[in-house]
Amino acid sequence: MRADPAETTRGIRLQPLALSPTLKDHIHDALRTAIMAMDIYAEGADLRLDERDLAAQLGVSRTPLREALARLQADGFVDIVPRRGVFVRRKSLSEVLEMVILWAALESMAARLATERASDADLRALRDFAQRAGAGAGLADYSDANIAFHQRILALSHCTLLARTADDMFVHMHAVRRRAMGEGDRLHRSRTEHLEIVDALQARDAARAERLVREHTLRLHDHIRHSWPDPDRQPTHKGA
Amino acid sequence: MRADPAETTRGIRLQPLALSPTLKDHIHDALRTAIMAMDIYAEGADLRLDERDLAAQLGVSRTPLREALARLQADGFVDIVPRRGVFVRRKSLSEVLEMVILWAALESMAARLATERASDADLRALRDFAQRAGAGAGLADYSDANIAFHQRILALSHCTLLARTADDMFVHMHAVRRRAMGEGDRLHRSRTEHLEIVDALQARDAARAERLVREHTLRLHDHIRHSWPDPDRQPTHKGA
DNA sequence: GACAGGTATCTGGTATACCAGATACCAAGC
DNA sequence: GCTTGGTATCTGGTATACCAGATACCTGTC
Repeated sequence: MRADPAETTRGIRLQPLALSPTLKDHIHDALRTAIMAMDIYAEGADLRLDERDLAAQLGVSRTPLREALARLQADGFVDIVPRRGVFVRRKSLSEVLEMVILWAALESMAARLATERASDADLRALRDFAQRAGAGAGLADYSDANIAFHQRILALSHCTLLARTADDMFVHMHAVRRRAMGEGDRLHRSRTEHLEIVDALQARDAARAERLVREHTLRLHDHIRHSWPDPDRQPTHKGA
Repeated sequence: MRADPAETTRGIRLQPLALSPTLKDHIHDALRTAIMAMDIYAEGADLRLDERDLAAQLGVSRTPLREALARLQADGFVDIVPRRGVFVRRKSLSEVLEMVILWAALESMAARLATERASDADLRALRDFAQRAGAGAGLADYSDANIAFHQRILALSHCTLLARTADDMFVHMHAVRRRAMGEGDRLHRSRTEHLEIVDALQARDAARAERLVREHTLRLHDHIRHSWPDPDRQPTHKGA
């Protein structure tokens, strides 16, 4: 047992600077961000990612890049086809709908937990947030605020696994939202429903909170199903 | 546009034999299986995995092995610490409890969907299965049959994302069950509750099915919380 | 004898070279 | 002119070599 260095040092005290030193992680983040920024649903979008090209752009070798790509594949962002290429994966309508169902499952449970675990102060803050939201107007603003509201509920469940699982899914939704969400009508109703959810949470009514969250999210499910632009276009790697 | 090869071939018709040719996938499976077989909660268990050693054992180079390890890290099975080593990750009590909560969230939603989507024949088969279960006696048999029952419900939701997410979690639970599950008492009550769940599904009662599944799974949650052997042992890589 | 500093060595991180399957193009034969 | 087989080339898959941080051990000094 060695004495802790901090105890033997006299006049200076430093943080352990825990930035991830591995390229793999940085590359993973960079690629995920880049993919989210791509308009992968555009007509002639090239979904192809060239390993050597990416490595050259990032200034790294292929090895850490490939580990990042492997992780993106596990995350469901890309398909890696041996001797064919790496392709950004487009979500089909059914996949998006399933994500929303997953979302509803996670968040309705989170709402249930939040009625037991969230503090009164947290719920008041949530109410404030829900009332302020939507003031920004723009669609992107609305979408961001909307997701932020739901993430707050997830956080109030104090179940990090629920929140993390939902976060992974929100990232996927982000790429889709410009394609699937677009009605201004939903904005106002959404805000009303958010406030009703907060009502249920503050009333500590687990069953009602769960139900309202579920119904709210499943309404998005139906909305997407009906407004999905090009029905049943299941993208492949080929071309058509 | 080239004609489909199958149309031009006359007398013979072959399956496209789609076995994954990549070592990475095989290694990933092999390691996951090996980790699940390990008794990672034993006292002096060496959680250390040596890349070079594993590569030698598997007869492959480090490169595909590392990609598999990166994926296992993303899956939450191992921690990779730069210049320190790869360590099998032990789940803490709170992590296990959160997994059970996630499970409850997923499966209660699945039950709800199943009341709408499952066929009568499927539900009859599920009832048969629930009635046969437990006959095998052994704890491992019970645990396997128990998980199989729940996986069937997930499958009946016809939401593959729900089922897949739950599957990932069941794999983690597998490593834990010998440590957390062990009461024979729960066996009989469990079987009764399973049959009640099937009742609700066959009655197409979404609310009741959802509630029964949730309560059933959260009972396991409480059971684990109370029977967890060594409270609050948060394993680290060091030693203690 | 206890401790600081040096150093051998072990580990994962990265870069590079080479391999093999898959395509697409092209030319020879029908 | 169409088909068919060969082949150049592109792509990811794999193996290997080397790099740098982290440990643990050893040794010289106080």
